[in-house]
Amino acid sequence: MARQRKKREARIPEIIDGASKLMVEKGVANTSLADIASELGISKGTLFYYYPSKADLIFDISERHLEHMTERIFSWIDESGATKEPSKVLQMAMETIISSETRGHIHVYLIQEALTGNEQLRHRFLEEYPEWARMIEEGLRRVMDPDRDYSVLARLILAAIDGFLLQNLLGTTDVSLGDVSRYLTSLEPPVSRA
Amino acid sequence: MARQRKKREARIPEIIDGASKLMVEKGVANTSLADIASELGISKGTLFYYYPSKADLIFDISERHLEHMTERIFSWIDESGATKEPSKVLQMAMETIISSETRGHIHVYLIQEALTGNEQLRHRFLEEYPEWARMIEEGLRRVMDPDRDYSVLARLILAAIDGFLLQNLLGTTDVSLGDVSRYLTSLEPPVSRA
Amino acid sequence: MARQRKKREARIPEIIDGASKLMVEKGVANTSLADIASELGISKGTLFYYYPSKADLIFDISERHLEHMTERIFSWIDESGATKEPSKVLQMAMETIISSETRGHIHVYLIQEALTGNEQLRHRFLEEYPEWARMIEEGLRRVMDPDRDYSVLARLILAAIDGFLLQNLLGTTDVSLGDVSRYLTSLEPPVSRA
Amino acid sequence: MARQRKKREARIPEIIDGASKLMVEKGVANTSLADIASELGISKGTLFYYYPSKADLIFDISERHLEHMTERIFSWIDESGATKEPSKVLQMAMETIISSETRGHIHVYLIQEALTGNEQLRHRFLEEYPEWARMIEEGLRRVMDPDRDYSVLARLILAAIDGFLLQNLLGTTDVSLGDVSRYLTSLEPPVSRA
DNA sequence: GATGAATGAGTTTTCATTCAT
DNA sequence: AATGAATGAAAACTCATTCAT
Repeated sequence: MARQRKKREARIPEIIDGASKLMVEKGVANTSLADIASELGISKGTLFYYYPSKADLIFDISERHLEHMTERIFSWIDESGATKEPSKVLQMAMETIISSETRGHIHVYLIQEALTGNEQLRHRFLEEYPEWARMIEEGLRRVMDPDRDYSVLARLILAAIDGFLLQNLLGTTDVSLGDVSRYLTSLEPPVSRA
Repeated sequence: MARQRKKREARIPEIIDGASKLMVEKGVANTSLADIASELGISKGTLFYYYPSKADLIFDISERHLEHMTERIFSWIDESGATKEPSKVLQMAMETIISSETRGHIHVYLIQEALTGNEQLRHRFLEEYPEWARMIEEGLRRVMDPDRDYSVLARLILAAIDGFLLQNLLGTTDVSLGDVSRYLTSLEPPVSRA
Repeated sequence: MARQRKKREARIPEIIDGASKLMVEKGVANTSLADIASELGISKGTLFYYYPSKADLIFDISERHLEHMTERIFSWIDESGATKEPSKVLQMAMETIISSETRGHIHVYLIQEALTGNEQLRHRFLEEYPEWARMIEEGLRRVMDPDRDYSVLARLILAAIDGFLLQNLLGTTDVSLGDVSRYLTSLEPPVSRA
Repeated sequence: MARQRKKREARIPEIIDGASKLMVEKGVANTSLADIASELGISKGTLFYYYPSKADLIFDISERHLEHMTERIFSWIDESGATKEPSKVLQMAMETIISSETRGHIHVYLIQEALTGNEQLRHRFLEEYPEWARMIEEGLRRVMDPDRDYSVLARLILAAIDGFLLQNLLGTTDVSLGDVSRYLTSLEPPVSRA
């Protein structure tokens, strides 16, 4: 009834956030456009006004998420320089991604979406993963031995983050990221850098 | 025309396999009962004769998968005893799970299902993960130092397996599980066992 | 509530007829699947059971219509042989097509569908028209001068049929197909046959 | 940004032309107001400023088209007087209507609209057709025998024009309007005029 | 004059489930 | 044991229309 008019710039983030929240709660496939609309107190028609298809909405959420991930890794590298203890630095990184409520969790749901038919999104992830791995490598060299090759470790960290994220979403509580970080940073990688 | 009559015991594994195959190809949520029925060359009605609901089918697939995972870890422990090199043993474990066509991949899709509303399944995973972690710990002690505490490493391996499974499903090709295994087994875990 | 079970062979013609009837009344685009279902007293789900999309239904209606048209022209040729007066024969042909309630009228609506985006259907018509023209030519030679070239006349007759069909659907009442037929058969086409 | 302000008299023809163009491309029913607005580079809101409803826009397009048709037939009659050969005159008339890009083609689409629910438009066509027939009759008497009754021929020509227009829109290429015109003008209509 | 934002009613489509035979 | 037929609820999507600014 009472039409609540907003500017595009105000509405879009609202939609992204509301949709992400629901998708994290119920999964991307189980979140209907009707759910999102009613969560936001708008009509399905309004949703369509901003996103002509569910795929478009997911695309936008994805792009923003991927950017966000990249930014987070970036700022992590920055902060890494200032800190002394490698394991603390790594723990910080993992916790930021794994523990954050909506923002971190959407990651897994977008991967699911990519795995179950969304080819475009799958390719985006395939593009980003190596990039993130490279960035993490760079960060590791800053806090650890700058002459060693951390490419494998970086990949391992990425995989572990995804794995712990899954376990976290499933409800596992008995894993200490601090312990894991200490383990990972006590590795002895080969000296020769690629 | 010629209705292919089979005993219950013959039909059930057929259904499990066909359904698993499709769910791995398209995801659990995107696999309809009609898809499964036509894949098997039977009618939807027949499917319901064996499984009163889609949830029941998924439940059965899950139980068999969980059993399968446990068995695999068991046999891995057995084989571990015979081998000398820890990294080889670990690599073997990871490759078995991550690379296997249907069997391994269904794991991720069942986790997805658990994450997106299937509470029963979620609890089953929550029960199994610590169990698997304990089993992996046991296996690690056999091939590495029997007096050290491998609880954190075991958790890390489990997470890494899930993480690499995801990346593998996304299509990543540039990760060497051999390298990763060598890294993980070069750790220096604390001596005092919990 | 009371499920009315029928065999496929009984249901399909019912759907074709009911759908054709509505499409003639309101046009193809203005006939919704809900309309068709309620006209037939079945659910939308049942309609989907027989035709997985509106396009499939239209395709089936079209194919049956095109066959029907061809058959009618065929039987017209047969009957032509027996009759003496050309104009009567032609009038008969035009009246059969133009005046029949549903069967004839669906023709125009299918052409509309073909004109507004249904490329597959458009090509079907493009295939059939020359074929029909050839058949009509054949029929004309039987009742008129067998040594003359009736290719242009056949095309003209086809066009006139469509044109009068349109006018008939619009509600025109003041055209005598008898008069028109007498005109068309008083032509003097060239002797040399192509 | 820079809102292009125009006078009503400048905007209306623009809308008519743009809308007609799209309706010829996709059919009246398949052309949405959003399509039209974006074709014109204006907003949907602006469209509604000029036409309070889609029906009003179609009405206006129709009126202008009907006028146009009448005008064309008028000028055809005028030109007829100057020419000697009847078949050439007729061919000219048919080609003008059938071959013109937008202007001629909109005719069929408006008939479709009339046939599928637009009663007002249907009545307009019902009014115009006899009028056009009378005009064509008049034209025929000028170039052919002024004492004969061309009422049936005029109706036939009108029907043939619609029929060939349909075939032309479907993509038929193998009909020569010259041949057809020669046929139609070689008729021997009755001497007694109604 | 012009527009961006919002809406609701209606459309096609999907699919797990039921059940008479 | 097996199945074809039927269903209803819910999903995504379309679009003419309204209206505050």
